[in-house]
Amino acid sequence: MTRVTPKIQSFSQECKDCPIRHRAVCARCEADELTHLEQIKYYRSFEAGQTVVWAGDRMDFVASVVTGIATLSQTMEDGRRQMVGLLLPSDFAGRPGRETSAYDVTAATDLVMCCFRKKPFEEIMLRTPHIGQRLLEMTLDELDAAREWMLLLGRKTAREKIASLICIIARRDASLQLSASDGELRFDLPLTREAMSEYLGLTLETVSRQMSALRKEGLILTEGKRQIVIPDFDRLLEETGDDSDGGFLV
Amino acid sequence: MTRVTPKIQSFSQECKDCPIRHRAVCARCEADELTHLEQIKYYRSFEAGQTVVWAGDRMDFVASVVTGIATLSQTMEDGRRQMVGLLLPSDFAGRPGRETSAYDVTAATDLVMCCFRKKPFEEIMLRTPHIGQRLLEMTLDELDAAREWMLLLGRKTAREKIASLICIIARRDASLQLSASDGELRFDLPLTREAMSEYLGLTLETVSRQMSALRKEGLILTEGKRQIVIPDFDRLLEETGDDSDGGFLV
DNA sequence: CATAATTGTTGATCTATATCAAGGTTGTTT
DNA sequence: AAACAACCTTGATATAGATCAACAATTATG
Repeated sequence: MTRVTPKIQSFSQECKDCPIRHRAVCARCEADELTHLEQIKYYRSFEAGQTVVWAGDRMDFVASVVTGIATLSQTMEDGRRQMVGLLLPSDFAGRPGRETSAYDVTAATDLVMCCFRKKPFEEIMLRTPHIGQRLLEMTLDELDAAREWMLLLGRKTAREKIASLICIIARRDASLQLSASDGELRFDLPLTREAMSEYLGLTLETVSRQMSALRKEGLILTEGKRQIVIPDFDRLLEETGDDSDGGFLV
Repeated sequence: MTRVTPKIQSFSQECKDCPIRHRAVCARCEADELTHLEQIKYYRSFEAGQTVVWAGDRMDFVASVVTGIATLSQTMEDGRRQMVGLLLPSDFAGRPGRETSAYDVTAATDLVMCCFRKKPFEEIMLRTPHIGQRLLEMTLDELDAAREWMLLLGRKTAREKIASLICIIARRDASLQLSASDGELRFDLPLTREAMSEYLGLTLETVSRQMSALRKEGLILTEGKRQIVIPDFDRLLEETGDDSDGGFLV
């Protein structure tokens, strides 16, 4: 196989609408491999609320979120549900080497995913160490996030859980960068109360009550149902129970 | 660099006391790489209760559990603790590319770890794709386990949590293979009530009460403080709340 | 052997969150 | 504009698990 020197400039144009370029696989790929990735890539769109795959169903692709938010959830026989993954743009879904999805994958908002057929993706992975290395890095990040989440589920109060979730979304929501002017953060909460309750291991009534409590105390302001304003991020952070300095991992 | 054809037979003798051979990195390594791993490998022993590293402390090695059990925990400022990882023999600890430990690593029982200095390990990883691939596979397994754990923390009752933990340990404890004669499983519970409570997000009193309840109902028998007998594994499984068929991931 | 330390059990009580129930907002359809 | 659906809020009450407290069993120590 002939190897071509990396041509970051040129391929970044070839696949500029693909978030994989930034976070998943293409970062330092070589151009010829990248071409293969381009060939097995396709896009799928979902409306808010739609299911991408059900747990146990065949899933013959891996994918990266382009826009919108996807969730991974597990359901018990009697209907109790727990969200176990929250995928924001550039996050990766699907496990190389597994035929079926272990989780329900759902579009929390309108969603566009960039999909790669699994078989060819795996073959390219074998030939392109960087892809595997990048995927390892991303998986380790996700594992750290899952562990932070376990602390939240196991030990935090309802109030701390809500404050934590708002901070997590505020930190990750790219759109907020724009309005972070005078220390005030403004962004759309992309989850329903029910989705929040599934994330936090609470009921939706408890979520609603704690949101109201934070609102009454001025820790957050709400405009409409979903728009959130955090007047003083550090003050909200104090309600999360987390170390003030500890780097967030989500 | 000259490449040598894999010599599985010969190197499996070279490092036969190293669990990494089986699960972490050596599986399909080539002999010359393996020699390097041998050179940077060393063993460390800890007594039950000892701390391996504190969260935030420098950790300049990655390691694999040889014998015993190690735990990863997070602590909040006010002392609330949540276990976020349970490492049994052959499990891997430490993150390539990170200087400090994100968690308290503790010996739950007497413990022997096989350590690799991080810098050289990372260099070998770069040159030996199989090591990275194996590590990715293990990390994905851990992520699945973490997500199963999140369901437990967020949605299961105390009784279900206890039953789940006993089943998880029963399944993974190698020693039980020996006594699985007439459908009855016998093994040592390697965790104190307090460690169990940190795993499950409960208090130790609740753990003790639920253990007593399961004992009174004949779902488990106890001999001494730690030895557990499960007379009917399937019956205990029904108490976990999990799908009867769903493959366990831990 | 007696004493202390560690670990586990059980009881009484409290409380955070779940559950059950009603009503309020917002946005959409006709 | 009325009717409806989806989503959210708030109140009353119940309850699982936490907390506080005492004691029992086991192991270690002088």
